[in-house]
Amino acid sequence: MPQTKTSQVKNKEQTKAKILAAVGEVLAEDGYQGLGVNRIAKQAGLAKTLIYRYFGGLEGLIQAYGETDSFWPSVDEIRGMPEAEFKHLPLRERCRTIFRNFRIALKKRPHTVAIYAWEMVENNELTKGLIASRTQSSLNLVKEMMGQNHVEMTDYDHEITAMLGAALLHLTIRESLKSPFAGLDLDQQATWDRFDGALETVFTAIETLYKTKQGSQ
Amino acid sequence: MPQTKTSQVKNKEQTKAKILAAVGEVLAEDGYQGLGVNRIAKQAGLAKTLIYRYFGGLEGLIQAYGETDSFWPSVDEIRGMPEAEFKHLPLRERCRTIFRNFRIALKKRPHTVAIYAWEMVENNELTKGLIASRTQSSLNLVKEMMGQNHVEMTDYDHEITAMLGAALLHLTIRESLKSPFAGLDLDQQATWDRFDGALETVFTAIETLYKTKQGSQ
DNA sequence: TATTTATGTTACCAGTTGGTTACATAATTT
DNA sequence: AAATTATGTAACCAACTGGTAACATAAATA
Repeated sequence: MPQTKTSQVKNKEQTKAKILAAVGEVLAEDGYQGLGVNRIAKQAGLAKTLIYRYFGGLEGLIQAYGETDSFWPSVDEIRGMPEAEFKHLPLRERCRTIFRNFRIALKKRPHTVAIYAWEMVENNELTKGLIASRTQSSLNLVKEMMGQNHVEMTDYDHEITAMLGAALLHLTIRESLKSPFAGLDLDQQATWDRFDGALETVFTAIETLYKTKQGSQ
Repeated sequence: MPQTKTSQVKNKEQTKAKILAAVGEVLAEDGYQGLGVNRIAKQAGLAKTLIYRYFGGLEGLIQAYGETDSFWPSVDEIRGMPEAEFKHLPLRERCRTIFRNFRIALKKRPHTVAIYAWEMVENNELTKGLIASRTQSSLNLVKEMMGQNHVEMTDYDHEITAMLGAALLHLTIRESLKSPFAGLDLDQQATWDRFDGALETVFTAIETLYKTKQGSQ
């Protein structure tokens, strides 16, 4: 007697959604290392054949996953307040707000952090695609931080924010691994409060320098 | 007729050295993903059995590799000049020097960058051991940067340097992957010159703030 | 020189990977 | 109701992984 499965439901869209959801679950559990057809199919409780049939393989699946919304935090979420209110904050406060909210957004999205980590260590067609599709949005974030008609404070505004953004990303990834950095315990909220203090100090210093330069002109 | 190898030389220490060297070669070629007994043995041109016999397995091998000197850059190399000369530089210049030399040192050591990248994405017994064995040396680096009898400029000196260090590491790893960051091309020397300018700006601003505070006391 | 020990190789093991083919069954159409 | 199509499963493939056991041979010792 061949296998008689009890009430096997068939629904294409629902199955595709299950597979996409499984990608997120695997990322959250095992990180990008778990991203294989076998592991994902197992997580979804489906046969891996469906990944090839519906997405053309692992590559197509990851690409489709990267395009799902609610994956990357929106600019609104990062801003955390109405635009009208935000744009009147001094640069210092805008930066601090964005950095703080970005970190909170990532804490809610372990799968997103896993993707960031993945992009750190592999440069294949998959990660290239993911990076490219996010570059514009990250540039928008910088623009948001600087303000629309942004008056440069230094000649290196973009580099300074890029460096601090890189630092934030780096520290967030290490936090997700529960591994320390430079002797600092990233699991402690106090540590992050001190990073916030450091940011405030840096931007205050830059503002002061800017005013000094302006005054002497 | 069974295999008759022509002149098989046998020398334990030399063989161990070959295996350790192979680890570095694999790291430079394939990154940490290549760190498997099969791949390493193939690279060394030896049987993987020897890894188990001489190092007790992959874990012991990596641990032994991490303890080889000439792997991590020395404090002298990072300082790049006699200590007597270095210690009289202003904080701003000390930091810039260390950041620049650290990056140069990493460019010469692709295997070290691969290890850093590995530590970014996995937290197993291997990477934990590697991180722990380097923590002290990284703290020494910060001390070197700050100077012996270091007068704090801000309440957040350690956090600021840690963040900028994280940024440097992050950008260096991405450079090694030839993947962009925030729209910046890390392959261009000009980009790194601008990062240097950004660093100078930040530290100059902090120094200025510091003097202002001192003056008003 | 004969024997023992240390060193290196080959062959195999079970488990996992990405990927394909053959098949079963639910849903839809005729 | 019968035939067809869409959807899901199971079984298999070759290639790889970490790990071990059996064997060969060079080097050291008796």
